[in-house]
Amino acid sequence: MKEIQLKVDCFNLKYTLECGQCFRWKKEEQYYVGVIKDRVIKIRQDKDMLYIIGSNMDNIKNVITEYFNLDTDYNEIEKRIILVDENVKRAVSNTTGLRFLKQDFFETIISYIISANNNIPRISKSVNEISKRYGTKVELDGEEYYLFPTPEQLKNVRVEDYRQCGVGFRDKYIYDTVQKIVNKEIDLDKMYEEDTQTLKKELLALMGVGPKVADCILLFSCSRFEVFPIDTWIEKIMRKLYFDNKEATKKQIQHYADENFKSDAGIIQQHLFYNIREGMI
DNA sequence: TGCCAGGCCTTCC
DNA sequence: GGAAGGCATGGC
Repeated sequence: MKEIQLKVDCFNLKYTLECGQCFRWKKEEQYYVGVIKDRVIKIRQDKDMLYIIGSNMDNIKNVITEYFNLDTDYNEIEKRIILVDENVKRAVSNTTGLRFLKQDFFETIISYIISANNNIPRISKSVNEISKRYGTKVELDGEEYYLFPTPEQLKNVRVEDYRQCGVGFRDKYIYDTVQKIVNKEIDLDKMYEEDTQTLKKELLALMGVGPKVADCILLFSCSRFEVFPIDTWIEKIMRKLYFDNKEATKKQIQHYADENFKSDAGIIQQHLFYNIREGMI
């Protein structure tokens, strides 16, 4: 099968797929392999070119462009945010080209419910297990892959079935959210179009979704770059960089980010997150 | 063994 | 409105 090529600017595939925003991409030799919408994708980067193979090649440029947010000018964004301060400049320079994906809304909600008080390898394991058990099978090069299930596919899945997928105490939260969707108590398509404050409020109404999880969903699925998720890593690095290593509440950290990082807070957050986890800062 | 992981819920004040 | 305790599970 023939690869298609896409020219990119200010784009780093590794940073984008390994920064912790997504849980199902796997590195296989030179390719990253994952699932977008209805298809398996193999993608690699060489300098400013992306090379892509899909199990379904229809409309593939548009699918890739939307998912990887290629129409947004990150050059412009990064040029702006390195002016914020020296810490931000250093972090962003280390991981230039890190982009925010537009991941499936439902998958992102469930994935980040699972993320609470959990670690990334185990989150991946659980999300993959749910996909394998309940998602649609897709094939590429004789290998089997699974789409993340739709709410309808999860309609009859029980709390204890989720527990079997390794999600622990979050089983009932997933069940509750799926039921709210299939019973049409909430409408994800409608929510996705709401303004950020309204959308966040509606996300917070879901079981297992608190401020941090809601912010991650807003960033990694909805492209709302002004939110600033505060987890244990970000708490640590923010205290170190901006509070002289002294104690600081999440509220104080949030306030600092809102005041100083403004509408770019989410982008700055993700660079800081990658940098501290990799020991780059 | 005890602590931690992309926190949240419940209870209590 | 905020503080404290509990929570599944695996890796270190």
